[in-house]
Amino acid sequence: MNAPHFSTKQRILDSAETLFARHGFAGASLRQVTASANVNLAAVNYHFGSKENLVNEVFRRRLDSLNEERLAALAAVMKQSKFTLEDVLGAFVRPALALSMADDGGAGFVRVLARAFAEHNERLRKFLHDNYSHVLKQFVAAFGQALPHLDKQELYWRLDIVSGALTYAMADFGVIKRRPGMSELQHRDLAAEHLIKFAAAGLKAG
Amino acid sequence: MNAPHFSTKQRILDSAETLFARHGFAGASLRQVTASANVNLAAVNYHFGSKENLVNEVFRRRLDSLNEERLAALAAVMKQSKFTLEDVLGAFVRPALALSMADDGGAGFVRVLARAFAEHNERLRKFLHDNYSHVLKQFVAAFGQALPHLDKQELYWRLDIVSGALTYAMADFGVIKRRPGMSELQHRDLAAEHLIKFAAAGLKAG
DNA sequence: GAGGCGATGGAACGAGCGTTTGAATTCTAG
DNA sequence: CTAGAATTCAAACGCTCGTTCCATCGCCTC
Repeated sequence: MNAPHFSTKQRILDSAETLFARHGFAGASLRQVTASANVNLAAVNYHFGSKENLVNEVFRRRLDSLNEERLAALAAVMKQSKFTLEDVLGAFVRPALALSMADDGGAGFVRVLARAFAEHNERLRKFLHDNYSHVLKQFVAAFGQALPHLDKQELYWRLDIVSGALTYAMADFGVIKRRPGMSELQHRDLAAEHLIKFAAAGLKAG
Repeated sequence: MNAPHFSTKQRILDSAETLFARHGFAGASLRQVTASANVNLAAVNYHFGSKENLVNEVFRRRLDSLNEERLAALAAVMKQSKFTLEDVLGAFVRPALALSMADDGGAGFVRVLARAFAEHNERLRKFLHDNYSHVLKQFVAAFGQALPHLDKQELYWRLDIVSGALTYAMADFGVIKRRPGMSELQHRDLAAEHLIKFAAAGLKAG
């Protein structure tokens, strides 16, 4: 199904991402993946070693760039002498929502991510923690500066809630129907706007 | 593993709930379920017809009582001549979080629910919509009364965000670690308190 | 053109899956 | 106590799963 001029590895990753999003890690078989990628079944084990490792690589490919973008956006924000809570929130939220709007399959990946959270998969959690906890740490520090009246424990609680709302929004769990005549992209932009406003108010709550 | 004095049907439902929560619908096999329930493999197809139908029954058992509780709580709130946003939020959130704290397996069920959302399962969504949309409708009306300055579209957006944060909190996706010496129940109570405060601020945001 | 090598191909492996079967057992009503 | 229904049981069905094997291909280097 995929254009044949991309490498076997890439086509496997693309198809895996799509099918994992649609049917879950257990629900999507390597036979489905390789068929959709127009690739031999054995190619997965040849290039990735195992299905489990394929799952990890699907994550790594997207998360590396996402977190680079987030850190770059955060660095830009913090270079200013004065920055607002909304600035920090934007640096955290916008790259994520941009990914969920990307037309290169990023939208599918976001659902994979949401699924991974829902699955409470310990192996995957460790993978995420090992590879990306430094990003979270920097944002916690930035949020702490923007919300100096909150103690650390309280801040953690609220950031956890923000993450939940963001994950939910990214994965398009919601029941809100897109207005006729509004593009998918406008819809998502609106979602980002609402989410940031909502989260800012919640974070500032007395 | 379950006490043998409950009916076969009940023990299957209990075990299925736990294992679906842990491994997903595709990931948990009927052999695992029946082994954990100390029941013969064929009992599932005898009592439920199929694995798919077992999934539905796992949902029905919990959601019927949850939504009854929510509606009762909402009715109690709206009987007052004056009720606050926090009251309505409480009627929506507390029964859900109580379920997620229940020591009868409700906690497991909440994860099953979160998983179902993440799986974007159309069959299941239809099932949920068909059986429980009237509950949502009543809450939308109540929130509308408590937030008269919000237009309907804006209200929908914000309630969607609340649902996301609630789902996330219920399923205990978060990374917040329970403080040593704090019981699971206290931890969840704290989560409910934080969530309601956060959501109220977000809903009221100018 | 020959040799080497990474990549691909088809076929098969054992294991586990959901479901079905039909006999054995337990329960229940007369 | 007994006949019949309801339930439980062990075993097997056909199928799909992830993985492995080895032959084959395409391409680069000598």
